[in-house]
Amino acid sequence: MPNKSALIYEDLKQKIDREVYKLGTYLPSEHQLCDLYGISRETGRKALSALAEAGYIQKIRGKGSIVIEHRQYEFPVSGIVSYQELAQKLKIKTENIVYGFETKVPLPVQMFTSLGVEMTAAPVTAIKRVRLIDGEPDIIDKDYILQAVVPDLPRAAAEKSLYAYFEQTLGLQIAYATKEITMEPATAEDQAHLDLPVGAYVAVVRSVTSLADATPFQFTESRHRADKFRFRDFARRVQP
Amino acid sequence: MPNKSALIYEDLKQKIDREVYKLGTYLPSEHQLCDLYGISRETGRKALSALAEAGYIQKIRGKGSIVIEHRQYEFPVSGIVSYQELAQKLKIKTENIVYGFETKVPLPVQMFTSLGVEMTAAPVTAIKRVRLIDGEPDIIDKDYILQAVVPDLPRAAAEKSLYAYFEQTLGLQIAYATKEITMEPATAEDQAHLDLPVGAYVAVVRSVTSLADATPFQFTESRHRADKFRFRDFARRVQP
DNA sequence: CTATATCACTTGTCTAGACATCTTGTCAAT
DNA sequence: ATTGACAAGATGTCTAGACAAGTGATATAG
Repeated sequence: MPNKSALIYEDLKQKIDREVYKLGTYLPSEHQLCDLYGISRETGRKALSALAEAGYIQKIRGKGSIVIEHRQYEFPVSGIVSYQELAQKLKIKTENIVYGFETKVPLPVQMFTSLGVEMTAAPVTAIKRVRLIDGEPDIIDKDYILQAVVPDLPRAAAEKSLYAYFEQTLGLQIAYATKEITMEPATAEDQAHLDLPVGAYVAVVRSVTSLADATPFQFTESRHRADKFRFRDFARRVQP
Repeated sequence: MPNKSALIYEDLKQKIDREVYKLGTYLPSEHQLCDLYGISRETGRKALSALAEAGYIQKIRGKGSIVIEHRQYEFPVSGIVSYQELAQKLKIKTENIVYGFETKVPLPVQMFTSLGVEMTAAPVTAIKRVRLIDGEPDIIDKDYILQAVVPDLPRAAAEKSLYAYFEQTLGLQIAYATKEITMEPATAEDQAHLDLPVGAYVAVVRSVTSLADATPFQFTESRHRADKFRFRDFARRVQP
């Protein structure tokens, strides 16, 4: 059961998406929200702050909360959203080919040192997948999942959605991730699976995902065809 | 004069950076923070939430707030931070060559349509700059600044720091930005200024920056040498 | 007509307290 | 030794109210 401020957040978000509150117009004032939903002001403010953080509104002191341009869930990377969730949201025809599946492999730590990983080479399940979009191979995902957290990962989970398996089947609480995007020359493996010419570049997204108890458990290297790669970000200014 | 929660946020952040609170240890509990700083609990919670959002800590219910791995201010893109601020923070030798400066140019809107810009081609000041790092050209920045907001932009501001000019001289309040990262073939202009071979790729970051009153005013196209490009991101999971 | 003061309404911040829920350790009953 | 009840302490959520400060319209004095 979600809490009040989350419910109000969802309600306002929906109404923005459905243009009940249109771009450039103001939401009801905080006092009006209190009457509308029967809540205290701080509860409404929590919902508004979350909307501002997510890029839906801009709060303007003395005036109100104005709806601004926002584009969430752009393909293929944005926040922590699983590939399957994105594909569903965007109604894209997607396929998922597992071409590597090994257990009891040591984690290739050197690949993630730049993300602040200082672990020993703990045993992981290593998964290699190619993502097809409209029948075309666009992304290679290499996942390494700690066996200490997920001991017996079924291959079927990799063929469907790892996140659904982690969250719904195992009840794991995925909390946050650190990501790094670089551009690197395509390897022979990239060329073979992504159908690339020699000398091509790929966009590489390396990420470490952690649970709610702050233990990192999933390490991913995602290699994208350069011409299909696109990353969108919304950021607020922090005073230096 | 900053407010209490911001002061406590800064104090805790400093103490994490200086390892008064070390990685993997817990901060004082919320009730202890009340006593330590002489504040109410919600005020301390606001500071903690901000730290969690920024990737400094992970809050764990029933236990406390644990310090996690964080790397802010990584080069060259992360949040809305100006180039000069980054260079200063990272103590990098940097140079800044303005090779284009025009006023009353129409904004090239088609370049920013994917970021949700639906403006007419309003008059802007167009600036082209090359960023040298350790004497090597790594980035081309093309800025378009609305003349309706900044009528008389001095060329000297472009040679130093645009952000310092906007915020300190003009008193503009920069609030948020939307960014998009793609990979594109290098143009002849890229090749000439970044010293690239034919057929090279560049990482392109296009962004629209808005003020606190939600008016977009700065449009930037930033073109990076592929081998030097690196983007880091911290994101929290939102339940779908 | 102009400048200024005022007022209503807005968001920003903070307080003190309440109750819920989760974690962990302790202690007693089995 | 294992289990279960309990309590202490932690975070999560919400309330009702207070004061500060920015915005904009209106009324007023010059």
